[in-house]
Amino acid sequence: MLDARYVRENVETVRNALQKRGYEFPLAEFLAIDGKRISLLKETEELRNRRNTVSEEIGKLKRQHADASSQLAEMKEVSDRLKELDEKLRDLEAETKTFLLTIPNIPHESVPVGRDEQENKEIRRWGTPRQFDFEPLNHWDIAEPLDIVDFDRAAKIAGARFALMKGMGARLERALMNFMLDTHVTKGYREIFPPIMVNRDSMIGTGQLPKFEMELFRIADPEFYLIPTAEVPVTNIFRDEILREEDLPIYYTAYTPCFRREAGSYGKDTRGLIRQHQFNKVELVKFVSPEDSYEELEKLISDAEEILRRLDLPYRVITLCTGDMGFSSAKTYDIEVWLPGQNRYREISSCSNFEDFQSRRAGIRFKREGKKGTEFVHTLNGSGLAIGRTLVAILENYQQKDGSVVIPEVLRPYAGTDRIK
RNA sequence: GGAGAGGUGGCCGAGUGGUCGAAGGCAGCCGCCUGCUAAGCGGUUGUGGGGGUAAUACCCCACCCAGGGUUCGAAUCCCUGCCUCUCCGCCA
Repeated sequence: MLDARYVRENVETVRNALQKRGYEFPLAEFLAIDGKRISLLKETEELRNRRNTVSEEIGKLKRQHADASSQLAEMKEVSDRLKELDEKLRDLEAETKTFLLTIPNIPHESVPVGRDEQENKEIRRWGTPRQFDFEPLNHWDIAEPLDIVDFDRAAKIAGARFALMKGMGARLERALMNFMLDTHVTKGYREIFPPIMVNRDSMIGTGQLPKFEMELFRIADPEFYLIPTAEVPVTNIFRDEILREEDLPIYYTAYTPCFRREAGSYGKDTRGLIRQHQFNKVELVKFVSPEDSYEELEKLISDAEEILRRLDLPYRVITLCTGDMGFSSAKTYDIEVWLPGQNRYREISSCSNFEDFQSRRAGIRFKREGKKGTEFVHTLNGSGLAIGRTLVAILENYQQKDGSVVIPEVLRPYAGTDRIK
């Protein structure tokens, strides 16, 4: 969420910045609502002031058993008027809030301007795609003969876009999760295992709601949402709290299942493990001082890359352009892993700096030693990594001519074997 | 699922509808004092919004789980929701 006052005082800057991401900011509408709200606020505050003063007088008079009927009459009127204004004010405040909640974040100045993924900028590559002396297969053509993934039965049990992992498939899923968590913990991230169903406020806090209801699974009766990423519960750990300066930075890592509706992606990645309604992911989340957040973003992406480097999987890093960034992000790097079966790089991690966009929504503040007032922390997060897609990358990059798959060196202690056959 | 108790400032905890942003204690900070990181004394210590200032100061409004309501006036009364705890039942 953007700061209402900042928007009010920097209308043009805000509008130009949002235009870069293809978002037309309804400027006049906002200023109208906001202006009305402010003037109404002043009016009600004056009335309340009057009410407080006179009520106090009435109290005094009553204690002296004096007559207060004229004051009482006036107050009756003031009170009625206040009730009216309060109602209007409440509506306007709700309207302003909703308005602000649906405005995306302002891109950082270092973000390339562009319309869509065509204009993302590659910034580095790591590793060399392996030369195959045979035609490399898609991961599902590797997995199904090995009987480690069963899509047909998953469809019977649940439906399309679900997978049933079996034997070494299941084991590899677990091995990756442990390997990733262990690696991050060594680097100073604290391990978290959060709730994977959350309330509405949490979803608003990180920016999934109110705008993207369509992308979430919701449980109806007691109302809960299934998390689309651990970012949601982990970032909301400090919702409505004030941290101390010395608490920062805070690094968390969490493994969770993630659930996404994938509405609007019909026809995309219909086969295989790439796009599922349920998938596993290890996430990295940071709470940092504003002045450090861009440096922290570089460290974050590097910690995510570390997983791929240790698995010896070739990848590249790209900066998302203004038109391709997520709603809440000020700057996002994607890591794309090389998939020989598709002969292209595919997203496996997304690392973003949200600056104070999420912390303002969620009320995550901190207090500087010796300074008055509070500031919003900056929040960041990134996948470290998407487990299903990492498994895909391993199958495709480590496949052998005989249909077996070699297990990457670092994973062998976790997997209990050096080869799936 | 059934029965009951409760949600107050960083923590503990009091609060008769008006003088309560809220007693008291602890912790913290600043002084004083005491020759040694103990005790004592005095002061001070929340958040958000609006106004004001060069910046402080200062003024106003709101906040005692949340949202409604009653009242001239609500931390205090009423309703709803959320959360916590205890007992019984059930259960991984």
